Amino acid sequence: MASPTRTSDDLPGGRPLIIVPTLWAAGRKPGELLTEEERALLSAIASVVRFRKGETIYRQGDPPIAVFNIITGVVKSYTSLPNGKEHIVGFLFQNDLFGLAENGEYVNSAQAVTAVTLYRLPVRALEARMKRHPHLDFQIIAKLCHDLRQAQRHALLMTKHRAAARMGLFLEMIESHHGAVEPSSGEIHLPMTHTDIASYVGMSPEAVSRSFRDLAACGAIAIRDRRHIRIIDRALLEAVIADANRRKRP
Amino acid sequence: MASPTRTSDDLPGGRPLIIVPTLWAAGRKPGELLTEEERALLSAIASVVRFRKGETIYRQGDPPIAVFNIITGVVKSYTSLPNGKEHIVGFLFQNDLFGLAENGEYVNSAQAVTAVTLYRLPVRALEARMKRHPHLDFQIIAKLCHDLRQAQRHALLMTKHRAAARMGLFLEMIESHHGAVEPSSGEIHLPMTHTDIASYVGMSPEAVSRSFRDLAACGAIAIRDRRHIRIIDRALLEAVIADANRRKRP
DNA sequence: CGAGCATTTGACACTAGTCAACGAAGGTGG
DNA sequence: CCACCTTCGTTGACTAGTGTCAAATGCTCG
Repeated sequence: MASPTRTSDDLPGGRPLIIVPTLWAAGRKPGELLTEEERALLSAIASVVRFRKGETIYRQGDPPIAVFNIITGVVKSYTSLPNGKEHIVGFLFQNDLFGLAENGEYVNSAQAVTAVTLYRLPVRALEARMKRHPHLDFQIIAKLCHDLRQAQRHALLMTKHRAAARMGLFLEMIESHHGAVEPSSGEIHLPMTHTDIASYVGMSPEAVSRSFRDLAACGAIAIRDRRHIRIIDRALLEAVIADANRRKRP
Repeated sequence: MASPTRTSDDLPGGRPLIIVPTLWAAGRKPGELLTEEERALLSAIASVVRFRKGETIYRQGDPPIAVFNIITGVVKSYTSLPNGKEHIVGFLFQNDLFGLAENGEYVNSAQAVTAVTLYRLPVRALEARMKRHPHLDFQIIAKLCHDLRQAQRHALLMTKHRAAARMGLFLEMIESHHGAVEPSSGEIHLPMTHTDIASYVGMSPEAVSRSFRDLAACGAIAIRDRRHIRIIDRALLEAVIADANRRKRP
């Protein structure tokens, strides 16, 4: 009998995966993907680098020299379209790992949204280390698995036709990321510009602006400031996201 | 000094990754992610299962018993929204691996689009095998990496505001997957229904229909039949995708 | 051959993109 | 510390393009 074969090609949003659930039970604290031992292994090859707000960390097409891990700050990952426009693929926060390479080049560009401090892990050294310590792979798989889910949620967000619904989902995505939400106040912090948000959710900046205004007007959220928002009526927000209020009658 | 730490949480479309480029050089034929030895390892635990068109392979929320690898046929992966509607996350073709689990459940449902034949890999046995043969992880990582890219392209597709542009990108995505395109005729085969396509690209079935008609009318594609399409003028198709022809004058 | 679903077409409403202009904010340099 | 300037954000008016609804047709499978 033939045995399973895989090609390097696949199609729209395939989603494989595996093991992670079981492995997670293997004595790891939630919120910590690496054990002390594993972290020690990595710290030996890591250096700390800093970028100012707006600085480019690497550019799509560059040779993939290193992988990065965010200590503090926010990074955006984007692709430049032939149009000249850019599409933001994702925002990266504290503890996120980034620097995906394919076919010997970075597949996206990365730029600092705020001032950032990063661990820089040279790919060569990292590969060597991982060959000697294969269990590190499990963490990479878990990370990839999570990122894949995020990308799928991103696509799901885009199916919402109402601008307010997209913004609602966007807010929930940001909120679900600890570190982006102030634990005390319950406020959601949006370090990126509205233009960046627009690029991420696939709308015009104007629509982003109007959506925030409308969500505030209907009492779903409260806007303290350009980048501090709080969800007031979560049920209402869910209703908006669900495209519930389709027709309003006079 | 502190060493790199990672949490299990991340945010919108983070994209990590690593090693793959270098490892690919390690004596593998393109199109074959697994070596003979590795395939032998997996075949021992695999069984062959079949599903008819329309049958559900697993449902979102089910305990993840097994991972699947497609021998023949096409599968769609979808999530059921509170609306009752379903959003198709991706289509899976020959040699694709699927069955992603998170937190002890399948994250999506899977259904046969055509009659399918699959390898069924029980998760328990697979985990055991991978613990003993860690190099199998590299293949999983490569696969995940690819799927992540696909999901990102899916999100990119959604940023196109013109229906025809989305369909054009969709066609190219399908085309780029060998197995979906007949090598001889150059025709693209679309095994899924237009309604499924609509669910994937985030439009109404009516819009899908109109887009195909318009693309054919302007000479970019030729439609032989509901599910056989051929790209005639690729440059024109690219122009449509690029949102180039914004204003047409009389 | 018939029932049910998928697809197509038409008519209409409505939302978001676009353009344009104003106002606000953050950063720079004096 | 202040003034300037560039970028970002907001608002209004207008239009184009889809979603939605409804109905006719075609296809598939039993």
